[in-house]
Amino acid sequence: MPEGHTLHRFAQRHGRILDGHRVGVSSPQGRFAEGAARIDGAVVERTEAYGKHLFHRIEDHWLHIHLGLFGKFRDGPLPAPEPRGALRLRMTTEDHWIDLRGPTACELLVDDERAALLARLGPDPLRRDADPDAVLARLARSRAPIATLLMDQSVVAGIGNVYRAEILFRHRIDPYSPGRDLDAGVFALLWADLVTLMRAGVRSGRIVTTDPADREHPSGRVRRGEAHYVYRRTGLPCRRCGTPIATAVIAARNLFWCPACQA
DNA sequence: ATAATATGGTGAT
DNA sequence: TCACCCTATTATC
Repeated sequence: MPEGHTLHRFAQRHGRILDGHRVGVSSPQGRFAEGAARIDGAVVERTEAYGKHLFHRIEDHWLHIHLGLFGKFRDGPLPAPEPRGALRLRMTTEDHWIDLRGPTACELLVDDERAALLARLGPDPLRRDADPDAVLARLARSRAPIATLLMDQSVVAGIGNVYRAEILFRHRIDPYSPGRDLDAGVFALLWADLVTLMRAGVRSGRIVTTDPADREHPSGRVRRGEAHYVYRRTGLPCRRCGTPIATAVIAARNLFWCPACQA
């Protein structure tokens, strides 16, 4: 489920496995064969995520991975399973393997290319250096719907469809309201909330946005179907007011909201 | 067995 | 706004 929290989680996990280690790199599927050969046998210096992008510093290169909608990672202790099907990338250390399938991007970048990519990204709520004022400045300059702006990676990096829908609900914001109409005080609360929710996502590996009081089972593990307020709940009663959750397709993405709470 | 679906992004129109 | 790329999982026949 690749939103920003997923990539930061992988950065932590893969950094533990790879950083400081010599890696065997291959592309059984062949689509990354050339790049894999270039870094095969080199030492991974460090691993980091920025928004939904994952980077490994390897000698003079950056291995850049973007999962897109379909990309999947798996890892485990050696021995690695026999490669099957479309396996884009396999990395192995002396004791672990990591497999990557179906990514939108798996490529080697040089410093300038990485810098150009990062320059297209807005602040990432999961990074300490993130500047929320820069986000507010972008919002304040735009008439586009706030729902569209929050998913624009050049405005905020790392938010996906789930966090977008849920954060708008939690702050009772009409998804169609123009970005520039968002109150600065409301935005400050929204940002702080995003940081909290996304950090929890990195820790748990899942997106949970409901407060315990709004769940049928307020204590213990969050059950399936209780993790969200509006995402994929079309027609179901709003957890707060009972109004059926609405849905629309905006820019080819599903949007979910409560028409009463978010009026 | 086949179809539908999905949390993303790009580039053309 | 659309067409397109990528794959795994779930639903349906």
